[in-house]
Amino acid sequence: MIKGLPKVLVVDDEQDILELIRHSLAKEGFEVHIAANGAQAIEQAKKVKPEIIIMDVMMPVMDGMEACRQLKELPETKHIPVIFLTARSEEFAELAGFEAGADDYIAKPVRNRVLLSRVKAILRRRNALVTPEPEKYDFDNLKIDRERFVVEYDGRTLQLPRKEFELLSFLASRPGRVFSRDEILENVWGNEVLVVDRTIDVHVRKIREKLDDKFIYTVKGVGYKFES
Amino acid sequence: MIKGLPKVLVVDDEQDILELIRHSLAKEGFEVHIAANGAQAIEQAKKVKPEIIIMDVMMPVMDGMEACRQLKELPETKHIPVIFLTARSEEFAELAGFEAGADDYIAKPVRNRVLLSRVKAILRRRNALVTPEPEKYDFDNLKIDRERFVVEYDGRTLQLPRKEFELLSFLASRPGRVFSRDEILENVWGNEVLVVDRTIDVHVRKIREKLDDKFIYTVKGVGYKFES
DNA sequence: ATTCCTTTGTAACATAATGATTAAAGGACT
DNA sequence: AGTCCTTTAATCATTATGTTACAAAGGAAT
Repeated sequence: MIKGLPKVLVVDDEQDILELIRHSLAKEGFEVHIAANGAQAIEQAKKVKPEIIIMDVMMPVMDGMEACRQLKELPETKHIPVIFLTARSEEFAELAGFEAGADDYIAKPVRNRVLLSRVKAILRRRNALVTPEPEKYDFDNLKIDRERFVVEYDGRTLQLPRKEFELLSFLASRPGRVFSRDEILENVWGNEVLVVDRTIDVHVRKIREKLDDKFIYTVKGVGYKFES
Repeated sequence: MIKGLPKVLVVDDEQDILELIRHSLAKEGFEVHIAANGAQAIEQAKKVKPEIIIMDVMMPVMDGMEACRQLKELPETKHIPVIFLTARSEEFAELAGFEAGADDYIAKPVRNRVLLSRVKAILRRRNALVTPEPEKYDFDNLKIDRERFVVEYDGRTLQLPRKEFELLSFLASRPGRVFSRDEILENVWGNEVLVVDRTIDVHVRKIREKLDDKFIYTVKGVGYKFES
């Protein structure tokens, strides 16, 4: 359910603009790849399969328009939305950027806010059709309500801290199944795990405390499992 | 529901096209308002609250796309359907007009028949499908009246400022459900979000102040939720 | 059973993340 | 000009999260 960071490919020949955009997107939680011209962009696009491409129109070697055209022809990359950076907004219409297959454009100078919201808007539309996961797990005397972000245990309603909640909720998503600490880290903490796996133990401890040592069981040498 | 003549706002920088469309729509029984560019369009839209907007894509000052985007951001105008006029039909798909929030498009040259039937179709659809969004949320000692734009709390009637009202009202539309700040921004601020997410916190604070810290609860690390 | 070794539980602490709150700037509208 | 709304930024308090060290428990081999 938790997928990796969304990848963005940023293409611009001006080093400082590249850095600027890279930085602000990275801070927002994107995995940012870069290229300095159209040719590199195509190469990168094929390799990293970004969710979205942000590309300057004017570049040496191969300009953005031409690169976009080529990207829209390759089966592996034709579906990737492309946002153009242009000097002036009117320019874009004249430039026939849409003819080249671009999905949107942003006028320079690029304002972070605008860039981010535009990128997010496009990604949002793309992901709109993803199946939502079940929002409620229901056991004998324990309900886990992902929508309200609370668990109801033994009549009372508990507000677990996020990590504890996510951990419990993850284990409960496959009752009985044992998960190794690595699996847990990957699923609850996410792709870039920079946490010692014993951290899990501590969280488990806290959850057990709140749920009277029920529900989460240790399988020594293997991991943890949920059982009601 | 809609009383009086249905109002249409037509936006085009070319005077003769404007006149043409105005004439044929007026003959058909619409109250026609006009604007010559995106900026005027927004101004007019806010003032006359048309049932539908027909807008050229390419215009000086502010193009149709940008205008559409902005219209879809404003709470007063976001619900108004927008039809684009484009030079060629294929252009539209590429144009990402839908990204900007457009509801339909018509290829130029505009033929009266097509225009009329398209307009009528959209109006029909609206009237039929418009989510009968409850105009009133009613809780124990809190009523939210979207029609009058007021809340009644504890006997008294409060006039919350727009953003506070929209925020409260949005959270209350799904009581219990936790919304992340991003979700809130998307729904309350609109497609093109240009504010820092901490802005929400401040509005929440103000609402809480007025409602004695009831109703809006924080789920740390996740977001906010409404509960009565 | 005893010992040794590995794995897990627990508590205490340090640090990071997050939200509350306030003040103030800038805009829109009177 | 003045008011009110919206937004930002800065500070502060609180809680969440992660790490470590040591205790306890479990298992395997003798």
